Amino acid sequence: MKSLHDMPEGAASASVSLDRLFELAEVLGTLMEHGVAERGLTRARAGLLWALFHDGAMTQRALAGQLGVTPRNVTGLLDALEADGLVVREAHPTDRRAMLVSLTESGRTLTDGLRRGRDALALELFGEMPASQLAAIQDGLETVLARLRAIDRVDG
Amino acid sequence: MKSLHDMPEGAASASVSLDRLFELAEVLGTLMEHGVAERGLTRARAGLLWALFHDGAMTQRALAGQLGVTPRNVTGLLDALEADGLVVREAHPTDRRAMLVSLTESGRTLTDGLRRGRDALALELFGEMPASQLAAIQDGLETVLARLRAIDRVDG
DNA sequence: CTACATAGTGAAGTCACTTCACGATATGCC
DNA sequence: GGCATATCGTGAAGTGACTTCACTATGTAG
Repeated sequence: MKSLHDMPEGAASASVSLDRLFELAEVLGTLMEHGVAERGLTRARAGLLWALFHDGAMTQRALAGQLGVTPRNVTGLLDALEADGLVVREAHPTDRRAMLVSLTESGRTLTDGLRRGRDALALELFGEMPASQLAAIQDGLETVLARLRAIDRVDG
Repeated sequence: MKSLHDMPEGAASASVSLDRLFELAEVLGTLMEHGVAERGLTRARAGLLWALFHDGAMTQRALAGQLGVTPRNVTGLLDALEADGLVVREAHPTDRRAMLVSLTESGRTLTDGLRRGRDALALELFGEMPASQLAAIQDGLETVLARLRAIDRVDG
């Protein structure tokens, strides 16, 4: 008799892989949440800092676009980050409606720490691994990611 | 000159892999959220249904443990699911303090649909892929997951 | 039978998010 | 210049997922 709901062999294997993927996503998310919480941040706030860290000063509208959330939400996140002194809102040089948001010194220090933490995690996960296996993983992830994005574009 | 913050070659490769992993986790999460929303559910509520689907009727306390949330939270999720007729709370046969939660017919139909959707996604992501590549991916995921869990147990 | 642990829930609060309405400014057009 | 219209940020109000704390009802061990 067959296990896993009587599906053909390949389908069962695919299902298992997807399960691993979900599990991985969850554990990874939790881990990141904890790491970020240790520095007094939440995921959403850290995401905003990360965007500024990578792409530099930006308008709130641009941040909203980058993060895929409403401008109103960005306002709220910034209120908290600014109160913590991690971020500053300055007048936009040419558009008086807009605010230019940038990291403070303290915000830059924090995001630098985040980057170091992420790099350390990358090494723990992928370090000391045969190059061939790393390549296979990278290739596999790339393939799956491509298919995933294809689905998103079709019915997302 | 070196790219990616002057890190050694292996570290940079590891970093890229981790980035892919995060990206994959995010896209996968969003996709699942949408799929679940189409059936009138949220992620948390779907997670609860999924637990019941897999492990059968359970006490609220047990559900809280399974989901890794507080019992109070389960109460709230169940209030919503019960209002939607997807779940029933019955008196526990031997413990009069406890509630036995189980799927209704409608709840079972819904979770069945979720399972089919998941299986379909698994096929879209991993179907029509050379067996060797699938095996490599599975192996890679397993390895990374093991390392991730090791970290979780140490400093989580 | 008393002491203590456990199951569920009300009350209150936090955080991420949304929509809608509004004031302030920019911009295109005549 | 002047007016319509789009855009930038924010107040108000609401939802969903969480939490902690306090409390009632019940089980259980000594």
